[in-house]
Amino acid sequence: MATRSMKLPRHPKPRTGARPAPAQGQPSPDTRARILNTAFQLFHEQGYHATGIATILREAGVHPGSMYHFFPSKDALLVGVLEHALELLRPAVMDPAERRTGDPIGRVFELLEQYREGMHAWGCKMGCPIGNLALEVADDNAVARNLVHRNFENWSLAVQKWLDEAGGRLPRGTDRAQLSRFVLTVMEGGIMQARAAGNLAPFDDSVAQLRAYFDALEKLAKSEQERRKARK
Amino acid sequence: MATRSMKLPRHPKPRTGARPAPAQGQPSPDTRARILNTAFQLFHEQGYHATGIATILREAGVHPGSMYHFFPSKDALLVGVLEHALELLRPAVMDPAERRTGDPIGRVFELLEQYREGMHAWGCKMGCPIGNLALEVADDNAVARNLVHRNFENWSLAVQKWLDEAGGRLPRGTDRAQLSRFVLTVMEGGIMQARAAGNLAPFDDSVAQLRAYFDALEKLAKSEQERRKARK
DNA sequence: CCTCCTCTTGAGCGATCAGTCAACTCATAT
DNA sequence: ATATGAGTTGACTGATCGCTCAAGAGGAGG
Repeated sequence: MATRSMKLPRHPKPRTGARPAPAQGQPSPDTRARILNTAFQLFHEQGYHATGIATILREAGVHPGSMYHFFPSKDALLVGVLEHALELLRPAVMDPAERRTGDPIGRVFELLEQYREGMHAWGCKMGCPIGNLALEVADDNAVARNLVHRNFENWSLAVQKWLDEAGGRLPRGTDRAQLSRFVLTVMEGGIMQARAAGNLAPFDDSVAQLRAYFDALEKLAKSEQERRKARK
Repeated sequence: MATRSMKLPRHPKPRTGARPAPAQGQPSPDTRARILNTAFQLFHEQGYHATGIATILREAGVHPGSMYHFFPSKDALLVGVLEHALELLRPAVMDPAERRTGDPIGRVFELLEQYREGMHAWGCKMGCPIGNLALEVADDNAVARNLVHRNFENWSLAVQKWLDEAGGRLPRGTDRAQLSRFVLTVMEGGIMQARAAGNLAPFDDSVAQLRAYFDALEKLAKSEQERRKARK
């Protein structure tokens, strides 16, 4: 039973003000990407709930209907942003850290140094875009929560790969997956405290402790190896 | 030049619906506390921006004018909540951990265990109320940011006191202030990942790594002491 | 009794919120 | 040439946002 005649024109006025026709209706192929980039940036700067759709639209130069064509809701936009972040993670975060040094354990701390530089550049504001969303939306959007989780997983998986490459420099039996997650823990916890403090000291302190932990692990691995050598 | 006659009655109607006079106008001395408790809980459950004033008022059974009598703005309410949290921290968090064990280093891990139990009870939701606010409001409310910072400081200061009590069990020259902040780092980072994962594994992993670090430190301190003893 | 003063009441404000929709453009397919 | 459908336009909606304020309640001090 189709409800015909339900829809009647809501804009019966033909067009009162003549307008210079600013390139109407032509699809710009990067609209979706522009929305995604703008939303990602604004969510990072202001948080999810504090960012209104109107702001995203203004900054991206997009009209509401256009955005809702690609993302049927604000939550869907959030999901899109997190998927976008998932794709961005390797080229924008892990690859630069790898380019800094070939030393596998060195890469872990270059990665942290990268975040430090980001924090410094923004005056200890904003922090980690994924971490922020983790705490803000994890409870009420299951899909988004899972995507945050996958972002974290990919992050620590990349770190784990470096740890695996470090081979004998870590003690035998080291749970490298657990250790890689621990690196993420230290990064996020350090950034949180640095934001609250308004300076990088808590972050630097956290990294220093992690460094001490790694030094202890490497030392332990060394003495392990020497003991093995001596037994021969 | 006083603008007299500016104000005219906005509610000229005397009272249309007779109502059973539910104790009107009488000041209940705990109104402020009720607002604070309700707001603290709602900010914890939903976040700051996601919580509307109307919800706080409804849950606390308070009228807007009453709330704005004590807190002139939502931001001021946030500041009040964070001051409230500052007072709550010792009796509600640190004291219970101290009651669990007398062992100073054991207390550190009992504290973490407490947070673990909280997370478990809430199904890995909500997380740390202060940590959540740290990431959500640190950038745009300087007073709130500083109060978050002071909450963190008090937390790690209490941990530091325990570490100081541990005395010789930690290596000489250990930066106990830095180490205490590192414990907070691990707690917050672990909780963040547990929320994203929807289970406690990442938190447990983080604590396990911290435990390994402490074990290494204690072992180092022991060998230090034995070396000193042998030199005698 | 009256005057303060703190606190409460609750309708109401303008602004903004996320979201809607009929009309439109235009490249492509037929 | 016509039809199709993806993408765009922008005025619009109802709900909710944080917040206001004149009026009143009731205790304290005179």
